[in-house]
Amino acid sequence: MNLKQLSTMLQLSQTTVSRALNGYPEVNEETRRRVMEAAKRHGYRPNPSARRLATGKAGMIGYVMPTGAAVDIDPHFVEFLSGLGDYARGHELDLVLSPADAQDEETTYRRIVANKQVDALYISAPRAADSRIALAHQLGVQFIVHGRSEGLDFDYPYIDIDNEGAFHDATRLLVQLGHKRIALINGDDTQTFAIFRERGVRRALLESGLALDLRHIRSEVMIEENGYRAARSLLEASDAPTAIVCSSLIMALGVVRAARDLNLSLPGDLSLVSHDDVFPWLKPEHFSVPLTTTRSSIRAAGARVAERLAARISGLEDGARGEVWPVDLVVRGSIAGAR
Amino acid sequence: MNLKQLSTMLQLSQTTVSRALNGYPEVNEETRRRVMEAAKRHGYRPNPSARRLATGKAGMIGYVMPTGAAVDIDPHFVEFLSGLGDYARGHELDLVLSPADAQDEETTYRRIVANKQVDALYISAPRAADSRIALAHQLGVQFIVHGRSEGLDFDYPYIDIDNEGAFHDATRLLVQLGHKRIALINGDDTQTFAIFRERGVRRALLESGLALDLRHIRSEVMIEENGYRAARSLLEASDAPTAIVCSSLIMALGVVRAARDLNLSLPGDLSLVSHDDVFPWLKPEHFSVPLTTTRSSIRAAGARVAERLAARISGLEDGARGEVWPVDLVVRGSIAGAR
DNA sequence: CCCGATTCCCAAAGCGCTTTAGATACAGCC
DNA sequence: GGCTGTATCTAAAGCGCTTTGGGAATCGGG
Repeated sequence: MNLKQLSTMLQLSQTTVSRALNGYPEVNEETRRRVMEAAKRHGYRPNPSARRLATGKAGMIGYVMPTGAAVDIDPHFVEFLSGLGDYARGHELDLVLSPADAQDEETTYRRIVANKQVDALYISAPRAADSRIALAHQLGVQFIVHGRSEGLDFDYPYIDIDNEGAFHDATRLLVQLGHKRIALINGDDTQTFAIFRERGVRRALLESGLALDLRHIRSEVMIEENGYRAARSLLEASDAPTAIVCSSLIMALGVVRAARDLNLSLPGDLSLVSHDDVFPWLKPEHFSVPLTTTRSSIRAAGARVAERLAARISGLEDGARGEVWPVDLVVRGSIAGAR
Repeated sequence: MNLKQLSTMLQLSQTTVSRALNGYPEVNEETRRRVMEAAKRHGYRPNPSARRLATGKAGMIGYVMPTGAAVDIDPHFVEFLSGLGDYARGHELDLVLSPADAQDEETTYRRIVANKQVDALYISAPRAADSRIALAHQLGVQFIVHGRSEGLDFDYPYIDIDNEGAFHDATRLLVQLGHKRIALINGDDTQTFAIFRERGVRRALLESGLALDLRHIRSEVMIEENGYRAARSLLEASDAPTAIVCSSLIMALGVVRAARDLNLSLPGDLSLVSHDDVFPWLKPEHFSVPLTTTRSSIRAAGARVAERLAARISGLEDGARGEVWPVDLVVRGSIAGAR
């Protein structure tokens, strides 16, 4: 069933039917009702390719997905995706994933924009002065960044969580508990979220006259193994920290394992705070010692990104508003006063 | 730069240029060379919407993604996606995710097929007599199932791992080590993979004159918490198992935690084998006691699915061939002879 | 009662590509 | 020389939708 068939069936022109369906004002309400009703009854659905060709709009949002043998998509992505899906589902928005060589994402960005395959895209895991953001900005495509970059000479729309504040607060709490040697096991420090987190820790320590010892910082891809290694090397050193702040629950698994291997008990010998992105399949309250966390749902962020993207597409939103979400600090058994 | 511009620039008709570019035989090789060269030099790229409208082909593969408040996309999906991406990247294949209400995926399937939004789709996590497979079959769209269903009265193309064989072999090894009470902590048993796994365990036990005690089976969504609960309830019972076979590394985390809480040591008091889908961020060799696993890369499966999907789209593959991959049994420190 | 403004609708022209149905030219054959 | 074949290219017709540029009623005001 296409427009033509529907319109001859209704004894109307394609123009009128199209307008009736798309809510244009120059059509009689009674006619519109008839058209709407007939469309529904016959299950008419406009062909998206045709519409796309005519309007230049795609009705999809895009994501350039870095891939490659050396690239692991991390599990945060799937949670974010769930969130996107939650919103998109109700709005018949589809999501196009364009896999790109991690070494050369630019080509793919240019391709999908030139092809008008998507109306808007989102950019995740930004780095300092992120070139993808600059590119999207320059290409004039609608986009939203999940996270923030730094050192770009223009504003852009983003949503981010208050990484600095979260890690500041967590660290301050540890300091208040009497800890002096506090270590940070961070994610890949080319990513801005990691930079902000380090900044938060540093600021909290500074406020108490302490300083973040460079030897007490580790930055690695957030996998269990790296959490273990980092913790191990920190805890075996002579000036071992009495508290660790950790950027991910998955790394925290490694930290707990390291502590156990070294016969250190939580929170007696070591206090641990981790950031929690709220994975349904791994919860901080179900660690052998329930973990104190800074918590922010990455899934909720996904839904919000989709919502704003949709708003931008339909022209309800513009400008470069940044949105920063506060982060909960949830205290559980993994922290205690320093001995 | 569109076809028309390119063709007037070359003093050729659109037809000829189009044919030259698409490799049709009825064009002079010399002309083709000229056209190709000019296209490259001017960065001409056919508009996908127009092409789609004209051919009815989409150049994309689709996935209907169940979402909803109660639905968590599990982290296996992201690994699978990485694999799809690995292949798709080199072939300019994009992937469309269509979020659907988990209660009513059918509508979405019908929509994307009717709209010709995708050339082919893949179906994951099949259940017994899976209605999505039946629907895709009936709608005549190209598809591949990742996993297998049972009880469908037609053949369909799939790729699956030998779940039954893997769990059979793992169980047999435990039996050979002298274990008599072996428990299974399985995934959601409406999914066929779980059914096959249980079958494997059951068969191995039967072969040794043992039987799988119903009280020694647990089937739950594969999250850490459920692994813990299941293990706890199994191990606290009077006829506690001496060995556990577990369907996922994430659940195995919970099993290990439960054992520790109950002061049971691995492998002294309890042998543990888990299935490992090969997550980069959580590896069985990095458990406090390295885990014996049945191993199969879900990422490799993703790449293979993409490859076959592409082959089907271009007509290189048809029919209903099923592919079953063998699974490695990797022995590490978490198993020992029964006391 | 006439006229301009409104209201409602239509025909037709695109959007950029593929493909059908020919055209043209040249060779080979009887 | 006329005819069939083959190679090469073209004009034009879609694909299904949106949108431009009117046209025909209808209406209110002078």
